This record gives sequence, structure tokens and C-alpha cells, in this order.
Amino acid sequence: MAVVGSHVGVHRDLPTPLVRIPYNLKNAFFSSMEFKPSIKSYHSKFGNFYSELRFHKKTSFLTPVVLSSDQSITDVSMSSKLIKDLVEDGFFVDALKVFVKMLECGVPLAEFRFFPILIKAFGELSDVEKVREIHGHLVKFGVLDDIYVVNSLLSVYWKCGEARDAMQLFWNVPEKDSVSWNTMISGFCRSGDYVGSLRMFSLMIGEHGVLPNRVACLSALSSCSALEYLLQGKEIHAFVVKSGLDDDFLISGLADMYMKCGDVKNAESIFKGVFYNEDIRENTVVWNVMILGYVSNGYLSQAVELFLEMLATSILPDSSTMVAVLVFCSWLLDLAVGKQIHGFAISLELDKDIRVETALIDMYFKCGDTKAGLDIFKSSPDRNVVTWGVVISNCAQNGLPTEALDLFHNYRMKNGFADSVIVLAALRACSSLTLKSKGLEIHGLAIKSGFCSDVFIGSALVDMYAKCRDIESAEKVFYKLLDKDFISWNALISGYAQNGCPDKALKAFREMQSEQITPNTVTSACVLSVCAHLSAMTLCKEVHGHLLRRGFGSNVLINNSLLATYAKCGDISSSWTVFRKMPEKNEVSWNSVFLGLGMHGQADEVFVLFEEMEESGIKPDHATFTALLSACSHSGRVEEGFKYLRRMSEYYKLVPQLEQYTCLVDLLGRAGHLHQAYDMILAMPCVPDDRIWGSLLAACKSHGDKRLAKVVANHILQLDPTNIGYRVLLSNLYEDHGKWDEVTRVRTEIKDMGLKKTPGCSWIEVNNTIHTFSAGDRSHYQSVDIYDALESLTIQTRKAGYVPQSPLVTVVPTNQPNGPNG
DNA sequence: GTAGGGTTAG
Repeated sequence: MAVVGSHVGVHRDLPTPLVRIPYNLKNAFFSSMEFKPSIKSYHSKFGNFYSELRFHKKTSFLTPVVLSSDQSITDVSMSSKLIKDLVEDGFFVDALKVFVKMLECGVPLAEFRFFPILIKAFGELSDVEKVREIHGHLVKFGVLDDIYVVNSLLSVYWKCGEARDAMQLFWNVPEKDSVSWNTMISGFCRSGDYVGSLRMFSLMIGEHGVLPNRVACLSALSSCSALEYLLQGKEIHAFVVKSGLDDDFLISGLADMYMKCGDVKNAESIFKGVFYNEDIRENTVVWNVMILGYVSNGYLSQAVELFLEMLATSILPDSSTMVAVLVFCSWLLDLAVGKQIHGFAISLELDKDIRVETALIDMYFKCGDTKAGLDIFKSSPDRNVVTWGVVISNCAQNGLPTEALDLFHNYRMKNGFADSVIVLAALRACSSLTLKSKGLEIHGLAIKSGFCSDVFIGSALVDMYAKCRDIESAEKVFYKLLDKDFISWNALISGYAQNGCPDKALKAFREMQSEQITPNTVTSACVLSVCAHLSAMTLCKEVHGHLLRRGFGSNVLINNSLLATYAKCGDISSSWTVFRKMPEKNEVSWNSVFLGLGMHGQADEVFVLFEEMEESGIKPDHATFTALLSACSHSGRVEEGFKYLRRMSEYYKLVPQLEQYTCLVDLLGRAGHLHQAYDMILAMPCVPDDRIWGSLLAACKSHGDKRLAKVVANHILQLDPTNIGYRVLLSNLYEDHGKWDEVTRVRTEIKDMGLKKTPGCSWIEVNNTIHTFSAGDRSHYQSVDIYDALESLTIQTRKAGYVPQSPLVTVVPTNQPNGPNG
């Protein structure tokens, strides 16, 4: 199929060419070209004819249409027209065939007027090698001094994504015209090198003295939009006004630039300033820019007003309008409105546009109707990488990580390639499933695809490894990142926090600050949770001050973290103050304050506050009842505990889960109702875990019930045979009762199984210095005083009738104010 | 005969 004649089949009967083809042009052009009609063919005026041809490749279709005589092929204007038509209709290969035929018929090269169109045909085939070949031929033909030919080549190189070829050609052309410059400016812009595009723009003006025309301004405006370069955008705006270049294209370009830079006011004044101009007023694009701009800047009511005004002005929405309005619905999270817009899109027959379809899928997912989103996705014939990206990301983020990974797998099987958004979503799915093996595989894919320099992918990798409890790999990925933003730092800091390295978390937080990366609310919430874990009050206050200065004083999430942290650091009154001052509270705020007060034994305050919560109309959830039951447990309020259990199931119709049963067992156990607690575990409808048994075991120890303890311990050790903590607890219990043979038995078991207990560690913050206590070490400079104080406390406790636990401890000083391990 | 605007996902 390499030679054109074999399926065009007309040249055999043509007369000998007037001009010999200079060299083997045919083979050069068609050496590896396949016969691929584009989809566009079916819609063109040659449509029926062409599709027939696909089944009869060997018959000529050119002969009957145009080239019935060799006169037509040698008639330059007629052939040119044919080539132009074929290119316009997407018959690129056929256009090239006609061209070769012309050469074979000896049409003199000097009369060629259609090189640009032919070059365009090559560009549409997206075959860079072919473009380079034709470039070589053009050099040999000596037609590269024609600026039209040069500009077409430039354009085609950009279309094929070959910035280097374009640059090389551009700088080798002595006489560049404004089209050459514009092609470069827009080429850089469309290939995503916005800075390069603007550099070209200013080089053109500054060093080559070429004044920008409207095309140059439009491309440069696009680059300003992408970079959010408001100042440069304004300069172009000023130039446009001075030059009197105001048409609908520039107006939409300017409005879009202001919107993308977040300057809604100036976008509005552009829009309103040209309203007298009917042409602009009736341009749908200008409206679309404004509506989408409002939506992406969070001006939702303005967006909907403008959309309604658009309809009232009888301007017909197009698919972009629908996309903008659907994005609006996704923000609004209003399924009813979204469905109305869907119906509207159907009535305008815009719902089959793939962009609208993608926006519809996203809207349904965001508004909580996962099924509707998946249904549209499954029945969409034109879904592309973006559509898949929307579905996989939404599944990964909406509690369907398994589905996300299945879809990811499907997509890869079908397409091989996945873009960075899809890879990102797949990584997040691995994080939430803690699937390290799959995560490793996707890490490999990300490396192969060159996505690892993407800050989002990098952060997701850090997060994935951290969630899979491989903090070393997380660190390794993090420190290899070239660009670290607050998201990557947050991933590392929360990774440390989740992997029991609070000290490293704080160290990383300091490092982040010293690198001038401004923490956001997520960082702050994370650092606060570390403070809570470490009881690092001073740091908590520092973070609090920082948050107030940055204006996050009314942020609900932040206030929730703050009030929980103060409570865990022992400062219940600060916790309470934060809660009372909160301008906006959600259920988490209430739950946290219940937990805090409960922890501090203030059960009565919790009971009163709960009524307040019910009155304020906020619906309690499972976590609320966990907090209430935990408050009861801390204060030994058995009766209230069961009252809340009833309230939970009877009034709120919430089915108690293991979490609540654990609180109840704890409550009963602490109050000494050991057998009632035991019966509850056996009777409850959920499967007991080691924590609920452990709670009962601890209660057995403090109430000295060694018979039940043995039963409970058996349950635990069946569930978790290697658990050392419960074995030690059991051994201590026997020790309390002088059951030395049992103590020996348990200890031998521990030894035989090779179990090792991590030494316990406590610490206290004094004057901004954290002093760490661990077992069996007397290295603290005040250890003598500390042991003296401890002994006198022990004596006092005994006098008061308590049997103290075996004492801690030694004190290890740390000079840094940021954690027990330095 | 060459170049140009608004559109989906973190």
C-alpha cells in the first residue's frame, strides 16, 4: 500500500509528465502512510461516497469526481481548489494524493499556491516525521523564502507539539512577519509554556519593534489568564483600548483574563462597558466567560442571575453555557437544580456534547447521586480521558476506592496511557485502601510517565506511603521532590503524625516554616493534633496565635481542632472559650467539646450541653453518643449511660456500633459491674475486637477479678496472639495477687514467643521545654529530686487507701521545645 | 495560500 498509484489507479493512462519529478517524491511522502479516513469524513459532503470507498479501497474515487480528464489535474486553480476542499473536509491523505498526481503530471512548481494547505494536511495527520520530510523538500524546492510557507510550517510544528523544530525554523527566518510572531506566541501558549509565550510577545515589541495586533493580544491574554498575571493583562488591556481594538473576541479575552486573575470587578466593567454594542451583546461567548468566571470565583448568585438574564435576553445557551451552569450546580451541591439543568440541556439537544456530558457526570457525583453519574458515564459513546478522570477521581474521593481502581484498570487496559489526573486519583484510592502493592505499581507508572515532578502526584505518593505505614518511603519521595508546596509538606507532616512520629512532624513543621512555605488550615489542624498527642501546650498556643493573625479565627475546622487540642493538653477552660466564641458550630464542634469535658470529668456540663445541642437543631450522630458515653464512663455515670443508649436507638434510630458498646463496657467495668459487661459483649450484635476485651481486662485488673480476667485474656489472645500489652497486663494482675506461678507462666510465654514490649514513655512540658520520662533511666539532672517527690506522693497515696501502680521512671531532658525525641 | 477567543478533572 506504499505507492499512491496502487489505489488511485489513474496515472497509468496519463500522458508523460511535462516536468520530471525532481526525485522520488512519491515514496518520500507515502513511505509509511496508512489509509485512515477521519471520522470527520462521514459528515462531509463526500460522506456517502467516501464511506463506500472504505470497502472498495482499490477503486479510484478521484476520477469520477473531478479528475475525469488530465486537463483538470494540470489546471492549477482547479487542483488547488480540490486540494483545499479535501483538506477542509478532512480528506488529508487524498489531498496529498492529488498533489502527487499534479507533480506526476508535470505542473510547474513555480505556480504552486497550495503549499500552506498541503502543509496543514500533514499537520492534521499529526505525523512529525512526515512534516520534517516535507520541510526538507520545501528547502530543496526553494520555496522557504515564501513567508506563507514558513508560517504554515511553524503552525504545523506547534500542532505536532514540536516546539524545538518551530523555534529553530523561526530563528532561521530573516524576514519574520506578524503572523510568524503570532504563531510563536500562540504556539507557546497552547503548548502550556505561558511564560515562553509572553517572552515572545515582549521580544516582538521590544527588540523587533513589531506592534501587536489583535491576534497577538488575544494569545498573550490567554497566557496572562493561565499564569494569573494581572499586571501584564492590564498592560495589554491598556494597549487594546489605546489602539481602538475592541471586538467581541478581545472583549471575551479581556473579561476572561480578569476573571481568571480573580479580578471580578474589572471583568464586570468590561462586560458592562460594551453592552451598547449589539454584536458583542449577542455574542454567547462573552456571556459564557462571565458566567463561568463568576462560578469559578465563587460568585454563585451573580452567576445564576446572569444566566437568567441571558435567557431573558433570548440568547441561546450553547454547550459551554451548559458546562458553566453545571459546574455551578456542582458547587451548589443542589441535586434538584442540577437535574433541572440536565433536563434543559436535553431540551436544547446539548446533552450529548462530551463536555456537557462530563460536567453532568461530575455534577451528579458532587451532588451525591453516584448512580446517575455512573449511568451517564456507562452509556456515553464519546468518553475521553477527561470523562474517565472525572469518574475515577470522584469514586476515589467519595468512598468508592475499589471502584476507582477497577475503572483505572479498565482504562489502562483500553488506552494504555493514563494522564496525571487519573494517576493521582488511583494513588488516592490506594491511600484510602492502604494498598501498598498497588501503590508501588502506580508509583512506577508515574515515574515512567514523567509525572513525579507534578507536585500533586508527589504529595499523593507521600500520602500513600504514609497511609500504608511506610514512612521511610514517604520521606524518600518527599525529599526527592523538586517543588514542595504546602500540600506536600502537609502530606509529610500528617504522615509523621499518623505513624507515631509526632516529634518528626513538629520538626518538619519548623522546617516548612523556615522554607517560607505558609501553612494552611490543613497544616494547622495537623500540627494541632500533634500538639494534642504530645500535650504540647506552648506550641498549641503559638499555632492558635498564628491562626488568629492569619484571619482563620472563625474557621470551623480550625476551631474544632483548637478546642480538642486545648482539652487534650489539659486546658479545659481555653477549650471551652474557643467553643463559646465560635461563630459557627457543626456537629464535630459539639462532639469535641463533649469529649473534652467528659475527659475532664465534667459529665454534668456535658449533659446540659447535649440538651442545648438538641435544641439548636443539630442532629447527633454516632460520634456524639460515643462522646456522651465516654463522659459517663469517665464519671462513673452508669444510669445516664444507658439513658443515652436508649435515646440513641429509640429516638434517633441510630444502631449502636462497636464503638458505643466499647464505651458501655468501659463504663460498666469501671463501675465494677464486670459480669454485666461480660454479658453485654457476648450479647451485642457486633463482633468484639481486642479493644473491647482489653477494656474489660483492665477493669478486671483494677477490681481484682482474676477468674474473669483469665477468660477475657483467652478471648483477646485468640484474636491477637502476639499482643504483648495484654499479656503484661495479665501478668501484672497475677502479680498483684501473688500468683507467682501464673506470673511465671505468662512471662515464659512472652519470652518463648519472642515478644518484646516497647518501653513506655511520658513527658511534661515545663517552661517551653519538654522533659521525657522513660523506664529504667536515671539520666535527668534532677532525677534525685524527682524520685524523692515521687516517693512522698506514693506514701500519701497509700495513706489515702490507694494501691499505686508500679512507678515510672526517669527523666530525660530535651532542650528543644518541640517534642520528646528532640 | 499562513496565525486567533470562551469548554470538563486535582
